[in-house]
Amino acid sequence: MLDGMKQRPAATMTRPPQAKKALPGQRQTRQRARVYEAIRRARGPLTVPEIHAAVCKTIPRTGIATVYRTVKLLLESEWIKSVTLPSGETRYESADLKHHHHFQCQTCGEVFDIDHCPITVHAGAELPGGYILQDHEITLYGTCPHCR
Amino acid sequence: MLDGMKQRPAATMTRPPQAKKALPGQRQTRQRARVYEAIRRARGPLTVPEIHAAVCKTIPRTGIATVYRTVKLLLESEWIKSVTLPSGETRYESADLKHHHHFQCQTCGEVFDIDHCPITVHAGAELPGGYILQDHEITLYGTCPHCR
DNA sequence: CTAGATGCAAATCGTTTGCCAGTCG
DNA sequence: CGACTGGCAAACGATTTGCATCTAG
Repeated sequence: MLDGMKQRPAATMTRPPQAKKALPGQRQTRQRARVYEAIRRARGPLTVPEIHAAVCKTIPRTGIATVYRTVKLLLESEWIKSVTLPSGETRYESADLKHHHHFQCQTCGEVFDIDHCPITVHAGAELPGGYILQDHEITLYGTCPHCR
Repeated sequence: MLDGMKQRPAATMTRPPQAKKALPGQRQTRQRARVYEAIRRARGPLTVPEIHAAVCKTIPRTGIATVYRTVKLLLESEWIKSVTLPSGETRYESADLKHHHHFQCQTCGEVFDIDHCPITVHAGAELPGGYILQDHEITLYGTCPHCR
C-alpha cells in the first residue's frame, strides 16, 4: 500500500515554512512524529484509519483517539490540511504541497495528487450571476495508470 | 430562505426522464412528494435537516428517519443526486439538472448552483501521469451577490 | 384488507471527550 | 518532579434500523 509511492523527504517535527504556528502541542512524542510522517510520505491524502494503521506498524497499541487529537493539532498549527472528497470521506495531507487537486480511481478507489490545474478562472474573477471567486476545489475521477 | 430562488416547475411524482427506475418505493405518499418537492424547488442542494424542516411545514410530525429513507430511495431510483462539499456536509439536489457546479459563499455559507463550467479538460482526456479522466466535481468559494 | 410506509426509539458508526496513568523536559 | 500526553472507555451527533401502528391501493 505504501510502496511505490513518490518519495517525499522523511518527515521530521521541524516546523514547515508555511506553518503559521510553531509546534503542534507542546511536546514532541513518537506518536505525533509517526502521524505526521505517515501523512507526509503518502502520495495522496489519507483517512484517519489509514494513518492509524500506519502508526500502529511502529507503535502497536496506539489509540485511534490519539490520531484524531494529533490530526486536529496538526490542522490547527497548519502542518496539514483536510480534504473531503465528494463521497464524503475526510482525508489529510501535508500543508506544504503546492496547489494541486485530487484524482480518485473509480476502479481501485485510491486517491492521487494531480499537479495540473485544469481550471480557467482564478481568484478575484467575477462569475456570471455576480459571484466573486476566491478559491476552488476540484476532484477528478477516472482510471489510474495501474488500473488501465 | 426559499424566497427569491429560481423557480423550477412544481414537483410532481412523475418520473423524470433521466431516472433509470420507475418509482421511488411502491407507494405514493404525501411525505415522499414533499421531500422530492423540497429538493426540486431549492436553488441549490439541500441538507437533510433543511429538507426535514421544509416537509414539516406541511406535515408537522414527520420523522427525520422518513426523510433519510426517502432520500435513499430517491437516490437509488436516480431522481436526485448527492453532493458532498469539501467541508463534509452532504446535500441533495434534483438529478435532472444539467452539468453544473457549486458555489459556497464564505460569508453566509449558502450553496448556489453555477451553470458555468470553468474546466478545460473533459471526459476521455489523459492527464499528465497517465490518468484517464472520466468525470469531475468542482466546488467554488467566494462571496455571493447578497453578501458583497 | 394487507403489504408497504411512517413515527418513535434504540442501535450504529465515525469522531470527540473525560479521566487516570505514563512520560517528556 | 509536574504538566503535558496517551490509552481506554464513555459521550456525541449524524444516520440507520426494529417494531408497532397507520394508510395507500
